[in-house]
Amino acid sequence: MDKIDKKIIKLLSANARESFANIGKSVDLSAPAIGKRVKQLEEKGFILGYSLRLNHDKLGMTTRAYINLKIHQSSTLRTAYNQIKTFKEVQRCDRVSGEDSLCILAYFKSNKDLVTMLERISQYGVPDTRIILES
Amino acid sequence: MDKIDKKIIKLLSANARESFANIGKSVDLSAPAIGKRVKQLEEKGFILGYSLRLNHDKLGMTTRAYINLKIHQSSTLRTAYNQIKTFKEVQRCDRVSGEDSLCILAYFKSNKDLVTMLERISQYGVPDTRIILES
DNA sequence: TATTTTTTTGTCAATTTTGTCCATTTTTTC
DNA sequence: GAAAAAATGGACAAAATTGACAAAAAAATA
Repeated sequence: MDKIDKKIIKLLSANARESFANIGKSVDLSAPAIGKRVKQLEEKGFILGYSLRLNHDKLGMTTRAYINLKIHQSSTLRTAYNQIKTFKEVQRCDRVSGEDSLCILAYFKSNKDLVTMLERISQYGVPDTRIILES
Repeated sequence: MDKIDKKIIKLLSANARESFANIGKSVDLSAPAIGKRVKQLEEKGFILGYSLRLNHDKLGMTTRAYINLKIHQSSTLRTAYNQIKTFKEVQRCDRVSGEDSLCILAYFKSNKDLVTMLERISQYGVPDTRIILES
């Protein structure tokens, strides 16, 4: 993990489909050298994968919300965490310090779907919802 | 935006470097057909870009936190939002409904850097911090 | 409704670009 | 200065892109 690897990660973060040859020009290395470094970054687990930045509004996911969940009984936290992570609307689900035990970020087609989700997770605890107005 | 486009987005979300030929096999189309569809998805703004999934722990960003910010005066919200979005540690910064006006997700090398950030944003409002324990 | 016209979307073949392998050379490291 | 690690350049394979054209879908016309 040297300076060049960091630069490669930065460039790939900006555009994960950038060619190794182009990245090479930026860091003054050949394409095969970049290929090998990227492979190593994958093998060593720095790079977990490649994904898309999407316009969720255009895709019809117009309701976005943070939901903090104060778990009823700490014994169910693990179950709640594992379950909620699998919901398709959930983008992130983090165990956090403080009174609220889980912080969930989820995207929905409509407020109706948000309500459905709130009802589903209420079995685990008390949700506190923040609608995202602008990102 | 038909069924095939949705499938393409799903496949590219899982692996943004998947070849068009392989995607084509999954949806029963030729590589050029996929290429054209992807280009359109970009041009029409559904796909905003391609990025990396990283192991931030391995990259030395071991402190992660959600910071809710209750802005002092609503007149400074816009400024705060625009400024905070530019901080390099900030992964997300969303305007949200409710008492807290901003919800920030940020990654840091250490707790010290988190504190530095908290001090910086205190000029705009009162921060309420939730440390991420597990993702 | 039937039929033309237009537009969109696809395929195929050819070309260009990109990725990867290998032998060799260069650079690091101890 | 020897051993190990990393880069290069050329050769080849794989992938992306282009252009010409055909088929299908949508729109317009009679």
